[in-house]
Amino acid sequence: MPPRPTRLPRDFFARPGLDVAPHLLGCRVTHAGVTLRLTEVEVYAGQIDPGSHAFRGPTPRTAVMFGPAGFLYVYFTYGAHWCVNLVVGHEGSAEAILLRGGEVLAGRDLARDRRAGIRERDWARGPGRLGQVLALGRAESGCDFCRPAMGKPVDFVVESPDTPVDPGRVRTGPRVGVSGAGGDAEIYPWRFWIDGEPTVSAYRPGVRRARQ
DNA sequence: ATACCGATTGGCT
DNA sequence: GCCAATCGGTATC
Repeated sequence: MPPRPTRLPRDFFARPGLDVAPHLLGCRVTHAGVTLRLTEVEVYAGQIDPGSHAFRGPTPRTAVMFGPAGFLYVYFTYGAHWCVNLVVGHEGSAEAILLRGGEVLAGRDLARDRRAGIRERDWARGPGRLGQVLALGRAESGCDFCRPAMGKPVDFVVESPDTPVDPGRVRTGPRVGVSGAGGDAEIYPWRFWIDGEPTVSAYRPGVRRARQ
C-alpha cells in the first residue's frame, strides 16, 4: 500500500527549482474543490533567467517571487488567462515553478462546469486551462500555501503523490512558448513532464525576438 | 499619459 | 499550421 498523501512542507519547496520540479510530478494539487495530479511543470530561475518575469528585478506584480518559498505567484496574460506558479528556492532567488498540466482526480463535476464543452483530456492541459479548472486568479497571488491557517484562508494544497511516479517516466526538455529565453537559457532542462501522459501540453518553440 | 507586449488559447484554413 | 483576441503590467515620454 502506498502511503497516504501528506501535505508538502515548506522545506520541500525551499530548494533550487531544478531539484524541486521532478518531485512535483505526480503530486496532488487542490483548490476550490478540484484536485489535480501534476503531469507537467516548468522552472523559472529568477534574475539569471531571461524568460522569467523576475529577470529585471522586483515589481509590484512579481514581488512575491523574491520572498520565501511556499507562496503562490499567479499572473494574468493575453487578456484572458491566469497562470499558476509555486515560489521555490531560498528567499531572494526569485525562483518559481509554473504548473503546466494535470489530470483531474477529484471534483469532476466542478471541473466539467469550469471547462464546459471541453473534452476531459484538455481540462487542465496547459497553464491557462489549469488555472481555470482550479479557479485561481488575482486573489490567490501572494498567498502562503504552506501555512493556510495564518493570514487569509486559502484552500490551496500540495500533497505527495497517491502513487509514486516511476523515475523512468520523468522527462525533461526545452520550455514552451517563452520569448527572449535565448542563449544559455535554451540548453537548460527547465521543463519536466511524465512521459506518455495525455495531459502534457504540445511542444511549441518560443518566439524569437530581435533583442531583449 | 501612452505605447508596447505577452510563461496562451481556441477557432479557422 | 496560422492568427486574432484582449487587457494588465511595465517601460517610456
